[in-house]
Amino acid sequence: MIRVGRLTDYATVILSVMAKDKNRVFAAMELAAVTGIALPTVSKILKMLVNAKILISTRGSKGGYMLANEPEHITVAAVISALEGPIALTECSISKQACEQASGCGIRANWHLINQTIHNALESVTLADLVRPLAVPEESYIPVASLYQ
Amino acid sequence: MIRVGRLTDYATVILSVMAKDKNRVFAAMELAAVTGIALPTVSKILKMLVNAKILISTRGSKGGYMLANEPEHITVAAVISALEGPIALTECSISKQACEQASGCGIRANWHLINQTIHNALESVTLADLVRPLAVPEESYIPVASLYQ
DNA sequence: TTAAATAGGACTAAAATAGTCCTTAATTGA
DNA sequence: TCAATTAAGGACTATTTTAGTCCTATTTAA
Repeated sequence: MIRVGRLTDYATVILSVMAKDKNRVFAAMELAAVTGIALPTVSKILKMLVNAKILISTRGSKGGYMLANEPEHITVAAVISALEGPIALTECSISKQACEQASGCGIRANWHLINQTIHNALESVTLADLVRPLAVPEESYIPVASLYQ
Repeated sequence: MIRVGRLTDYATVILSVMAKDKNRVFAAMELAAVTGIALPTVSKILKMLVNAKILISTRGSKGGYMLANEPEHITVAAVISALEGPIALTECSISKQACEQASGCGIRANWHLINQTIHNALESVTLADLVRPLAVPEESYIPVASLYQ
């Protein structure tokens, strides 16, 4: 239907482990052992999460990674864009002219709204929700209409 | 952020051309000419849309493709899954055991809910919305809470 | 019967993603 | 101060997915 990469999936698993002991510092090796994901891959993901300011790192012996915020404030949207960049659902692949000639082209604008709708959905779910199974996220309604003003 | 393939994007362009003259039969060559997309690619997309029953085809000379339904009843969700299959946002990539040991694992269940949220968002936008720029879709609210019962 | 279309599937090419590895830098503690 | 431990950064390779093309068979109208 729609896809996020495998690394993003791994990231949620790693983060959920960390969220269960949110003030602890975890070494990459430790997280690799617990999750079963290969160490180089875990490292790569952790680096990306640090760059996105989702994690804080400390170097040196006794170093490692820690959540930068409360799990309630880490959104799924943030995790996804940390791993995959701010890629939209689609950027009109054909030339702008052709697009406009061909169809009038509200498509480009409308995809943008669809992107926003999905982004809102992903903003409404946090790491805390992922860890506490089936919790109701804070924003219960996504007002699609408000996007279409 | 999240991605659909280029073919899906092309498909919306092709469908929007067809939606503007919804009872006409369009040959693949004609659609290729109008949209600027290469003929073999257009053909491939049209075949996929026929398989998904979004289009009806007629063979032989004077044959071509026509919308199977009113644009109001062709959802963006249907178009995406026609082109990309019913692939969810993620299928937990690590082993089930590891996942459960590691995190308790509400993640799998919660991803499912996120998938549904997004699916609902995409169900709420139709081809008619794409063609009529900035129209308000019928369902204005997506009740996320209802998914979390 | 011929020309104009689509159907289906095999195949190739290109691009994106995942995964690994190496070198450098920082920190701790003996 | 040195050795051990751990992350940072980036280059590289391999794999997988996606896009794109092409060929042959089938259907239909004139």
